[in-house]
Amino acid sequence: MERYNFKKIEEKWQNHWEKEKSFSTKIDKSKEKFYCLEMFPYPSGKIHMGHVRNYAIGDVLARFKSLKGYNVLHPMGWDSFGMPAENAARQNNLNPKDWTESNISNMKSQLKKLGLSIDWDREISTCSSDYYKHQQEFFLELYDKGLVYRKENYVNWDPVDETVLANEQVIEGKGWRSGAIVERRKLNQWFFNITKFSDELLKGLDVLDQWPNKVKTMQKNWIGKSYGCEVNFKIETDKDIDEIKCYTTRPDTLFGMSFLALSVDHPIAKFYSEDPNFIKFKEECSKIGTTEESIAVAEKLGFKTDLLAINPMNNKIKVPVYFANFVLMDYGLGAVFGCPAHDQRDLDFARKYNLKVTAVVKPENEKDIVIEKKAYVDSGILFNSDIFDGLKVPNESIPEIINYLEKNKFGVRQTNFRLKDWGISRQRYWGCPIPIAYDENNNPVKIPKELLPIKLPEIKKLDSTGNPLDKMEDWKKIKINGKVCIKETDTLDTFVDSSWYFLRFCSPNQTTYGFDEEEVKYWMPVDQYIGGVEHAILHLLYSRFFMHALSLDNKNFNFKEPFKGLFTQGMVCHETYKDQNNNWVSPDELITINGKKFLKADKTNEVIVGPSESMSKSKKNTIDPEKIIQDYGADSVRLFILSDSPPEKDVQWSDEGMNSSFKFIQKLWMLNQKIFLEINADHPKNSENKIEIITNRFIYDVEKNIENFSYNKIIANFYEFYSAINKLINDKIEKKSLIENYGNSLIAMSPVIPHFANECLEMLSIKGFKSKFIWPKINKEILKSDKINFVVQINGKTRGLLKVNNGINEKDLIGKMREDNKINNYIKDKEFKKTIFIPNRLINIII
RNA sequence: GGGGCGAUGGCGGAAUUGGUAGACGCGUUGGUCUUAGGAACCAAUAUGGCAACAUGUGAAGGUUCGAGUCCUUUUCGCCCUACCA
Repeated sequence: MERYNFKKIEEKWQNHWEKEKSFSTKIDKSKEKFYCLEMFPYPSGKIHMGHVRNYAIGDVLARFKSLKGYNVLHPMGWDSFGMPAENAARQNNLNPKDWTESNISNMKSQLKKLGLSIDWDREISTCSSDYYKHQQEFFLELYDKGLVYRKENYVNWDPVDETVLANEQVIEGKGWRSGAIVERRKLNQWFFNITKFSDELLKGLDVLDQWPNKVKTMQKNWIGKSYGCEVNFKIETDKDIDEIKCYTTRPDTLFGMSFLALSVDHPIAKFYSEDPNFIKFKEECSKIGTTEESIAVAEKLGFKTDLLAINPMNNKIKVPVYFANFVLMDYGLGAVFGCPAHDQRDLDFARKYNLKVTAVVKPENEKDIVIEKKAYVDSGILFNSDIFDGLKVPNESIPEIINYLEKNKFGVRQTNFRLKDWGISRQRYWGCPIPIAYDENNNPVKIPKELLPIKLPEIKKLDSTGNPLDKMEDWKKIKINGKVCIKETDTLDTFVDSSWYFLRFCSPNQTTYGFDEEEVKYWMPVDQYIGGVEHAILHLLYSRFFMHALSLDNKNFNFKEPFKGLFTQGMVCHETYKDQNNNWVSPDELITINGKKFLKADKTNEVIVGPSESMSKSKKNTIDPEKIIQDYGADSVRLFILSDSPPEKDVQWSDEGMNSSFKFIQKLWMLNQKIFLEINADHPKNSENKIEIITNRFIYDVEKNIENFSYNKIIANFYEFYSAINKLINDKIEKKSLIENYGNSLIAMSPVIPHFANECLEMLSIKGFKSKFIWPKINKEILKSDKINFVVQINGKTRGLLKVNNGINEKDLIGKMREDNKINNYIKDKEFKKTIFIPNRLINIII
């Protein structure tokens, strides 16, 4: 028998799919649509195992839905703007465009080798002006809707590279590349007004019943809605300060207030800007902010002012006002009142500066409460609070006190969000230019639509420092309404690119607008979105925001949730290895001798095997998919990457596992050969329907498991099916039944191992197998005709199994029990006190 | 500090959602074939025991005819987030 030549066969089918455009899609209103989308990759150069897993999961679903008769949209594109291109270009002296394009072409050919059912006619790349032209139009559209504005904001500034760094590029207060100490600098930045939709983005989550709760919770926390009130504190001072407003969720603890604390960036700080002690304090605060992120709880520090704040609940109580390092300017109002007894931070602060600690909440049924090192934050009863004593905390106390504050004009009810507006300016070259220019007075002017796209200027090589666009004097000039203006040199955050790409896939060639309304109406929303959990917050939230923004005042575009179903897959892990000198070692450099791992170069040096961790270049525990596909074939890789763990959990890569998947394909091939011998033998009809039972069971299980994302169980189904058929094949199965059932089971396998299944199906079609592209219907009657393993328990202990007919009743079953010697031994001569009978499953007899 | 998830053989993991605990794979052991095998095939594989049987899902209680699954308490681990007032 011939071995399965995966190279030849996989290439054959990949060429076939490409030539036939098997996966190209168009609107077909006679069919239900299914939009299956995996997060598009950043073209870093090569695909990695995470991609393989992500796209294998998506491909199984896309192929399955297509077999189920859906009109499936399954596109792919490139998230091709971003810093890695710029960095690579600087390092290797090339231009980001060439680098990116060559990576795309390489990765595209790698993806094709995986045999994905992708409509490549819809391929898009965000760095192409065909794409970002529309993004610039969207920017202007949002600008007109009042959702874009400019304000001064702090950024992480790397003084050596003369560039702005993202938070994750600041490592221990230093620039990740230059190592220079990062400064806080104020720059004018563009913002999207995402907070306008805070409430809607929060409420929208409730509708998303096909999203993991984990992700919804993360978004909820990120939006961070809180209910409280603004409290006005009158200030006693000789300075020109009347009052300070604080935001609080616990106005009911006002009677326990012992200080008021301000952020160093609070407007009041201007009265102290000359005070050398304040300047020193402010410097110290900023040091802690950037250099000691790793320390979980920085020490609470304060700078005492000469101000006194008057407690609105009792104007005889006057408390000191501090600037404090733990108060943030960009949350609430940048000012808080401190109630040490009932807030841990306030307590720490009070203990440090010897401030009064007055408890105003005590546990129910207690007379008093003593506060030492731990603040009391639980529910209880209000006391020491004048007329409010005895109220239940928090359900009665908070509304009552807010009412009182509002009535007396001491404050107003207020909800607050943690969510901040989305800063979209990036001081970089490799991104979408912002379609704004500045006139002679430096006022921003929209660049008219006719002048779009504002293309990135061609560039030979990048300087090592600064924003190249800023230095391109010719490019910067633009004539708007006859006047020369200077273009914005910031580019857009790449999260903007990925906030609408799923719309673009619906009509990738539309030139007049970012998408075609009809196409979007048909295809959107994405029915199943699949990707890593690392995008749980930002990318998904920004995309949701973008849909809200486009929907605003737009009758023709009115859906707000882009992703109906979301699935977040786990990571691919691998053992880590280190040599004797504690350097990471790649699995390629190892050789296994007697189960121990040695360096290939030096077989006397055993390496230290570390824990399995997610594959990363820095730990050198990556496996190159291209090589694996070359050695084992795409079907084997797909089979393995789906087999070991549920897709939402991490999976361990192992050579042994990969090898066994490869061997399994070979075994299936051998089985295929055997089956063809049986078909040719043309056996006569046989009354048993074992093959029908096995096949129907198999198809039923696979279908159920695909729909529940239990892909690892599908692979188990494959193995079970294989051994069942492999045994059964000796029973001389009738030709027609064999062709029919084997063909159907191949279809059920095809989403996972498409090349193999299609090859076998093609061979089978010569023998007369017809239905090629339809998911087989399950015959439920046949499933019912299968015998059932009935569990027999005596006094709750399992004492045996009876193979009985489906639907057997209690009386007949007890009869069967008496026929079984072993079981009968337990029940003969005994009186049944109680019988629990679960049809088709279990009987429990209490004696 | 806050939030979320989890704990099942030597390992990855199943368990129809309260009904045979350990599917399927890896590994291990034994066997067959082979010049040989790290190939292929067959068989065994939770623990103790020759067996009948007993025990067993991080720990301790509870509900139930019946608990990996539900409840209470507790320990440990992972992930996210972080001075959010």
